[in-house]
Amino acid sequence: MEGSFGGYTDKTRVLDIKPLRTLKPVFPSGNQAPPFVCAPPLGPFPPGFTPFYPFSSSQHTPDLNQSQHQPSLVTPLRTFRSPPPPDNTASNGDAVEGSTVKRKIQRKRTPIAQNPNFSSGISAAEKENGDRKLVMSVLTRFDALRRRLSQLEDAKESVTGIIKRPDLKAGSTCMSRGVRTNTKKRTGPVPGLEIGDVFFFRFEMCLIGLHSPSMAGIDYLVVKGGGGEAEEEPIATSIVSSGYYDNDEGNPDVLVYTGQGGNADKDKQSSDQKLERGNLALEKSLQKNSPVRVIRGLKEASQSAKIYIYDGLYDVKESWVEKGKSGHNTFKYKLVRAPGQAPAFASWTEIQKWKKGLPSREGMILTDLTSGVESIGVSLVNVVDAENGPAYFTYSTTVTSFKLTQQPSYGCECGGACKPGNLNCHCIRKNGGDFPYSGNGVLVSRRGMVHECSPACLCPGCKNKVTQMGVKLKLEVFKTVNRGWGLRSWDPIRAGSFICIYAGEAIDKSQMQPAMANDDYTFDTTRVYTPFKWNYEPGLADEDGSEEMSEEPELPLPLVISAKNVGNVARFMNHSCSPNVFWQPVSYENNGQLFLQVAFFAISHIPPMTELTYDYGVTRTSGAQSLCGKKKCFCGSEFCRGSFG
DNA sequence: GGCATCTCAATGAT
DNA sequence: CATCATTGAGATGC
Repeated sequence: MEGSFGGYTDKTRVLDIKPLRTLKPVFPSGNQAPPFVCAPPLGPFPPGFTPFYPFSSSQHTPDLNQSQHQPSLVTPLRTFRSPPPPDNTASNGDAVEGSTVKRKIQRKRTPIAQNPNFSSGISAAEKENGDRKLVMSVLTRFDALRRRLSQLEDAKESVTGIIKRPDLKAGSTCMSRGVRTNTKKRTGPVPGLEIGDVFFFRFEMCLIGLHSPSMAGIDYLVVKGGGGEAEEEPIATSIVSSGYYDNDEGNPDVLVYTGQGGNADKDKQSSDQKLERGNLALEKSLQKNSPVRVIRGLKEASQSAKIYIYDGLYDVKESWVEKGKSGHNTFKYKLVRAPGQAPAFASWTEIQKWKKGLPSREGMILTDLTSGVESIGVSLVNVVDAENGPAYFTYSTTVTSFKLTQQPSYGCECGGACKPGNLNCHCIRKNGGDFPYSGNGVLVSRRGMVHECSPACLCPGCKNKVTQMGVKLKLEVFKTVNRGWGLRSWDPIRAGSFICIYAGEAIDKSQMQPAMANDDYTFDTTRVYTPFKWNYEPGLADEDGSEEMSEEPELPLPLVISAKNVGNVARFMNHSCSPNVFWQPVSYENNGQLFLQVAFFAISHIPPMTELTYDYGVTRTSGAQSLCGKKKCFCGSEFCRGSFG
């Protein structure tokens, strides 16, 4: 029933191609030699992400019968701690569909209704000690659920007074269902965590064992004293610096941290901080020279989002007591970053300076290679060799549209923003009743096609036009060591964020000229792409009765885009077998034309200055094993296939 | 539109 | 096993 929504399946509707617009020529800007710089770039940030297939064993929520005869490498766990509440769904006498009010009250008492068929697929050992793959998998599963809960929340009629915290709901669900790792507390490094990793929610750090308290800023471990049983003392494992107070303008490797407690309570009474709990733990860490993980909480001026950067290990060097604003005693701890660690927070502060232009980015060849076509300039940088830019091309943010020969399209007539579930809205209906993006423009789920609202739609301020609004990130084209030019971002990128489309000259593959087939600047949607799971698991979110949705791209025609002569930043994105970006078909109609886009979104949170890569896929003709016509892959991933193309 | 204020949260230690 | 201490992030208000 949903299959008929698209309406593009009839290929005869689409015929000729319209000429390009918004063209602007681009460099070479001149013959000035690029600055010769021997120093390595500020990075590298941690290498890319490993692929993960957390749900590879089953496509659907397993039922009990299946799990019997489906051998799994991982012993399925009983992930529920408590039996399902007696009077929740089981009581047949009561109405199955209680009012929403009733449901809310019930959910308060029993936060997570357990689905006995659900298994996190994470073994007891893996829960205690994780690795990179697990960490990434847990983060992806959490965020997929969070986005889905957010989407469901957005769909509800707004009820005043109800606090929406999809992050807490998703986090709590993952916690109770065993979608977590590194539960064994420890000082020092955490397996699978890399310095420079970024987070957008406190709960993410709880789930992967970086910092377990959901609110408190100091995490600590209680160690038994050597001999006596009663002898227990805390030692700090990690702290989250909120970044609100003194960020010590000068040295990014030094942090002065305020102890906990003493804050105003309900009656607005402040008090002296006491040397207990976290404060005592930090004191002990100082005495014992025990390293403390530091997570820097940052608030960017440009983006309103707060982020957290894992900045590695610090040592507590000093502690003292100070009178706080209210005149009460507060503890202060001076922490100094252990030497020899890859820069993370320091890079971030450096990037903030580049944004202000003081000092300017080293190795900068052009501040904006798009010559103003993109609203945010794309810098061109080389700190590797003497090459002063890629070959000439014309910068354009658009892709050729296709002319619709039948059924001139009409925009929706929503008046305000399009509402999820409103099947009177053409655009929502095409998306199967969903609003594809959450309020801040993050893609909720991968799907065969995302249908955006068009300029003709009567929905002012509608958020369903994400890819039409252009690039919102500060991007940089840079020379890589062994893979030519590449693309990366100065800004941290949240999972699901739109990055850019693949702009260029689009054609139907049946009209493709042979020369395009193996061109470095061709995007061919008909290639074979490694499938992967990104969306939420319906079995994890209890009250959600939705079906598993296909994540595979579905296009109305075999689209091929050439960016050889005309293109945007996407043409610089390199291949990786462990990519951090995926492509998603997006379309909208306007003035009898079909705009068919290949849009790129972040798979996971991406730290600043990490190269952006996607899976180039494999041509259908070149067999899986054949290396004929393929390019050697330098992605460096642990899971590298060795070649691509 | 951005900033300040208000509110309700989940967890682990006790 | 219940209570407590902790502070984020969304909503609301200005």
